[in-house]
Amino acid sequence: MARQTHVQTSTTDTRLPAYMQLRDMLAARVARGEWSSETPLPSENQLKAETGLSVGTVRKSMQMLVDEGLLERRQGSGTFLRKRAFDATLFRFFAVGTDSDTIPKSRLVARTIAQPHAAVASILGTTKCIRIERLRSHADSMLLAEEIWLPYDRFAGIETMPEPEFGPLLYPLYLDRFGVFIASAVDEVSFAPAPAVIATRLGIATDTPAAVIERTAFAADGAAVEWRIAHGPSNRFRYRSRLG
Amino acid sequence: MARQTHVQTSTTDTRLPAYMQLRDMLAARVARGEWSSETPLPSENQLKAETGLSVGTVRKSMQMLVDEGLLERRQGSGTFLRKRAFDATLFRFFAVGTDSDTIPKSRLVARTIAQPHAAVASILGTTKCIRIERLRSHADSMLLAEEIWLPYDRFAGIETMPEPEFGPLLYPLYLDRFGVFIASAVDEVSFAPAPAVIATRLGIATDTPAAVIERTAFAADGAAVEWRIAHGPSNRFRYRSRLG
DNA sequence: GAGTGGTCTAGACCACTTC
DNA sequence: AAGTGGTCTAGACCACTCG
Repeated sequence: MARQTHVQTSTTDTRLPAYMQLRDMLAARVARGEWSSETPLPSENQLKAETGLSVGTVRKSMQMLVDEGLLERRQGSGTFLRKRAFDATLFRFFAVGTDSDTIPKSRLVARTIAQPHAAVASILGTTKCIRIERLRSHADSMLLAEEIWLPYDRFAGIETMPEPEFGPLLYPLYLDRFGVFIASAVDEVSFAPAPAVIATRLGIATDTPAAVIERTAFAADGAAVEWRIAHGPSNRFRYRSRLG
Repeated sequence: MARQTHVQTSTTDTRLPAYMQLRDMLAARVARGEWSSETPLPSENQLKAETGLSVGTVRKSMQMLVDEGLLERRQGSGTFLRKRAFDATLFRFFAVGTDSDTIPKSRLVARTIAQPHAAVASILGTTKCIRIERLRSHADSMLLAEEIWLPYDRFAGIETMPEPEFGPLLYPLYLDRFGVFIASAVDEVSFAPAPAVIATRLGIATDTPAAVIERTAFAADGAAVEWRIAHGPSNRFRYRSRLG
């Protein structure tokens, strides 16, 4: 059928259903930065014309991306990127007390090109990585000392970007500058004595138990694209998670 | 339209879209125990005939319940209840070490009808509650001491059920015996000294820091139907969570 | 072979937003 | 008024399961 020749993109697709091919194509174009969060994506009718598919099939593709949190549809006006929500979604924790939605301040401490431990290298699928250290605070109290590992091939250049260009959140930066959309993540929370360096940074006594969050974050295609470990003082620690 | 008169159920529905009305009706019939996990639900064509809706609309209703984790569709054979997966989904934590999918053993310690604190009463929307204490262990080591609060009107009788009828998991029991399907939950993980009673049960020193999980669980209609607080020794604690 | 869900079409009418 | 997404229809053909 003529369908695939329209929908197909250079790197993707095999004998997947049309709506999946279209989903992938749209996700790729989003990642490529083709639309900002204010310019609407092509309408259903435009995509129908572009792809030769029917409206229902086009709808299904777009709805998938809505369900994944990438897009947002507004009746009467169009379909848009969704900058806001997905970082709120992935940053809906570290509520100090009951207060939840305030974003902690970030300060970069170090950025180097380095080789991670075997376990991390295996998760990210490479030994050439960028290592970022970062401190997060809220209302003058230290919340978290983070160590972040990124595969060099996806994030080359982030190690020399001027600090002011980093916002308080990394995931929007990943998308804007590197076309990497974080679609999901797995967190593991545990408690362990903090190593000396980290205890110092957090302003707590060495070997005081600290909260530990290990996170692996995944791109839309399922590839692990970030690993981080964060330590925080256990007394002000609160991790919130929605299940189901 | 004739549509609503077919779809409508005694307690539900107003001017919602037909597919939502049908979703609610199916969810209600599932909760009422109308089908086991081996008998298929009515097929798309049967529901089309029953409701007077078109296949596409019926599909949409069923797909919603699949997305919510209640149903499972098998091409060629039918649509079925999904006992298995949702408790695995909600019990994907407390992995000791890297081992994740083993279910801890449960022992009931106490069950009473009682009045919860104001905060819990407000969450559950009632002051007449059932309080359950429960200990969970794995491979001879204590994992968790739980205190569970349930609204009496939904769970009347659970306080006198013979212990053997409780499995290691409560959520399947809620569904089987009380028609309450846990659709989602919010967990909060923190870290605090354990109260004396709990420290004793866990076999740790009083005032030793312990991991604390507070959970509010919600039925499919969004009502909070369970609140629990669990304490565990912090050294063997590991909480895993999938985001996005 | 009959029945199931999976994909897809080519429309329709509606509610809403924007100009 | 024109364009958008939201709902819904009445079909089609396919892949799969089961007896």
